[in-house]
Amino acid sequence: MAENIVQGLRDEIENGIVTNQYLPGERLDEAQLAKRFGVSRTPVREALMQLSAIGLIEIRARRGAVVIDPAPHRIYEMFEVMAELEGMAGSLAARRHTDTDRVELLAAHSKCERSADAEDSDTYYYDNELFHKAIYAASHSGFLIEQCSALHRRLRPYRRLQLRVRNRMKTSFNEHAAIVGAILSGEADSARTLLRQHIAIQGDRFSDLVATLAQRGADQQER
Amino acid sequence: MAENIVQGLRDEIENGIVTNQYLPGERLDEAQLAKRFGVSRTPVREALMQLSAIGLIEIRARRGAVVIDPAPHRIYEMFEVMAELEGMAGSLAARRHTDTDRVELLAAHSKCERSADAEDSDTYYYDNELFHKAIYAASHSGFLIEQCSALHRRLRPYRRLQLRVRNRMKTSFNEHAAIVGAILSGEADSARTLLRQHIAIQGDRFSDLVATLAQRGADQQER
DNA sequence: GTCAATCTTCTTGTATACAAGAATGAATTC
DNA sequence: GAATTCATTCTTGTATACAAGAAGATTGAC
Repeated sequence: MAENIVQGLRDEIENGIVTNQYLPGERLDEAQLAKRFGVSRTPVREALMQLSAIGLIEIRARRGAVVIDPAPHRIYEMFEVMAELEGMAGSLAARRHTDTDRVELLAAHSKCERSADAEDSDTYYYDNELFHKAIYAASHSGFLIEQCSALHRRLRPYRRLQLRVRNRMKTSFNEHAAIVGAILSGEADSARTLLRQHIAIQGDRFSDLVATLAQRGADQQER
Repeated sequence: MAENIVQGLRDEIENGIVTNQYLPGERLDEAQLAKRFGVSRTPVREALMQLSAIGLIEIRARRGAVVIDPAPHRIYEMFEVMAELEGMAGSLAARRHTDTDRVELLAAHSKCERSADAEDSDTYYYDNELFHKAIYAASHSGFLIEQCSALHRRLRPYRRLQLRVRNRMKTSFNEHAAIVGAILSGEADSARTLLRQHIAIQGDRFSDLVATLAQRGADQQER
């Protein structure tokens, strides 16, 4: 939490939210957070406002900040948009990638292969992130890179859930292989479609997961 | 500037920026703004941070806030992304629009027709905004609506420049007509393509404009 | 006993005071 | 005369104090 206190606080609290340390619906008390991190309320407030801008918390006037509990369909919508943006990035990458981009993309792809083979979902999760970042970078659209990165980050907690699903890692890696092929051979439309599906699937999986949990919840209620 | 001081300040300063009252590169002094609006530095700081989050200004550590002067190619990139997102909205709207959506869309379209006929570019500018909002709404994707609205807002100052171009209003209206047709007849792909082009053209026009201005600048230099 | 109203307390919103770093200008030295 | 360094000043970043509104508890009335 060195250089910039506000940034540090923001990351810290954001982390707490995505790791469910602060639960959805929970109220975030400024004074409490300030005491906890050994700073005054001022930087805490600023950090909270930033989180509010990102959409992780909601600040209601004079009633404090609460952790947002996004409705499942909202998360699904976010995956839909992500799919579209990633498709766009893939399409641009196919047309614009340089030699450096190719090297980076292949390197990230190899890393994914290793972690997928090792069935190491934590490492795969990280390498997968690098892979997608490499595609963003190859699009050579600064604004698109920013938008994709922001959304990617925001969906992080939900994506993480999914690698636990059986065989998802291997399937994901195979999809990556097709995507790499399309991009490096300059097939823009194909790259777009493949990437769009690659992401959209995650939204579907998320919905399945929610449906399952909801069913379980209903079962519990019945007893 | 009633209810929420920070919100009011944000809007006020944002307005100042998009109307070139504060010029790109200009430094925004907290104390000065506080004095000007008759409040303390605290809410001014918070407003500035929000503007920074939107991307209108840049806050450099201990060196204050300056109005961002986005490079033309960055604005072009923003139009590219906007084109993609609007295309997506159009595609969803074609598949999901309700009777209410149809009524709203046609109403907005008629308004555009009237202001285009009247060659009233200020009114057209506003009606055009309603038209696009109607499409967003018809997509029935809350997150997409948010994203589109945010980007639309951010591109507002650059869009405004373009209606001055000869015949742009009439051309724009004709494009709208085709878009409405595609959406209401449920042709998702067509709606996507038409909308994408409709927006992309604005990016192109912007580039043309920049090129012209740059050329003029160069001519001035020569003298 | 329950409901409503008022008062108290707690939390947020704003102002101000204080600290620390960056920029600018002046002075000294080469 | 120019450049570099040091000091002063100005601005941002943080803390704290104060004000205002909301939530909750207590008391009184029905």
